[in-house]
Amino acid sequence: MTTLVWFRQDLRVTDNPALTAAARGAVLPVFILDDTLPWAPGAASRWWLHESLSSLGSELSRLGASLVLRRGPALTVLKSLVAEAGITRVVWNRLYEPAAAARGAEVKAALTARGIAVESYNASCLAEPWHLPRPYQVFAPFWRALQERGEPSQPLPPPLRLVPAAAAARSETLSDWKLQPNKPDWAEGLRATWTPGEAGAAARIDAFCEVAPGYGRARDFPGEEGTSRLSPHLHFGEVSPRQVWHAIRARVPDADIYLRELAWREFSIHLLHQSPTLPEEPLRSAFADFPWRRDPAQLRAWRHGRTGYPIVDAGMRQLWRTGWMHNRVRMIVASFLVKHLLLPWQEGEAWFWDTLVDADLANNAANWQWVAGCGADAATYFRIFNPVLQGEKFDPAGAYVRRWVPEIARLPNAVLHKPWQASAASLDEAGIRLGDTYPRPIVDHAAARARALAAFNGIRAKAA
DNA sequence: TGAAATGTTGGGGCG
DNA sequence: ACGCCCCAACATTTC
Repeated sequence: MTTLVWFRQDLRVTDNPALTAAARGAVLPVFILDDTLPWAPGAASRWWLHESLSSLGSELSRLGASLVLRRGPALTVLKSLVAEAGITRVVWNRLYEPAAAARGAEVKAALTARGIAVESYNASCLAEPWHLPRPYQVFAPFWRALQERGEPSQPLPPPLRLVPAAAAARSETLSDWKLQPNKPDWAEGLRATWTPGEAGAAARIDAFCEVAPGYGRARDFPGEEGTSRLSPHLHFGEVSPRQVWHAIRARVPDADIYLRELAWREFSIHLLHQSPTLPEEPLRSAFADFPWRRDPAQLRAWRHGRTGYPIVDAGMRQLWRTGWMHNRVRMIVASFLVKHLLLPWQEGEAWFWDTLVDADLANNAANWQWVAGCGADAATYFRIFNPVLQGEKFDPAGAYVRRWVPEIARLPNAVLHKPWQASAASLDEAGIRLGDTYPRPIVDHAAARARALAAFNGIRAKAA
């Protein structure tokens, strides 16, 4: 019997339940690129996907099977592969995004009707949505319910070897998919920052375990290497959450602060599962006709890190260059877009979707809604980050801003986060001409704050 | 996983 | 010595 393993967002051989279930007999591993689904991967994700598939292909070859690559709607592709290779059984690990889950259900029904054995597994949740007693809109009880299930089970070992399918199946080549940029090749910063693939993910866990005891403090300082940076590896399933959970538990004392963050990831997955329109519509309907502004010039300034607020610009440039942004700074730039600029959170969501290597539909949507105040357990509307104070508090020595906004690096710490308050002499000495070599603030903080409070007050009046 | 405004307290300078 | 004021420093309230 030959089993087709449909790889999706589980690009690993260790702790892969579908692969393990298939590995008792002959295996045909397949990845299908389906750009007909909504929210097709953005540019940064496509770069990562290329690298990750390349890595998975090597891993599978090493074990004795070769990865088949195909494009098209999953069901169409799977039907033809089943016919081509004499497949009698198809297995995969489940996804929870609305379109992907619907695709899985469609495939399951159609293949079952043709007499094919079909099985799906959980590979990317600590608890699948239907494992908890009820749906949650608030994180605290969600986290409690998750903990009450006890420790997750132990990860599965990788298969020792794989028996390849007797009948070969045609594969497309990765380079034909053109997932990577060429003209221009903007991926230099990504290559310099990341090692996509299962081995890279394992190395990242090892590196994080070294610094994880300091996580509770260090995670808030973007100039330090205090966070795990596991998000893209988790998104593509190069590592499973339970592998991370057990690695941290075994090696880090007092790991709960970090494990809680894994639970936030899970919380978002559950929210999207409950509310399929989460990426498009505000969860709280009072926000349906919120008076968002339209301002292409300011949106462009935000995207490219030219707002005149150093901590915001640093974050946006780190994102553009490396495909990733420190979480503390994500909150600052998101708050700035939504509150200071009053631009729709969907605009920020779309930009992050295209530029983040860890772009994940559930996490991206849930977190943007959280910042905008229209989501689950959302930040209250009057919580408006002051980009100057946030910079001074979390980047006091200026390491982060100086790295990503080099044109103001020579400013003294006292004004680094507010160049417009620097004296003429001090600007001169630092080689800065405000409005020329570095922008003046595109909005005044106090005025923008007052405007946001007024706009968000309208929501409160409506909800009451 | 805020910030700003407002209120309170207590030490110290000063007449 | 005493009352008065100033104002950090901290606490509370409000947005």
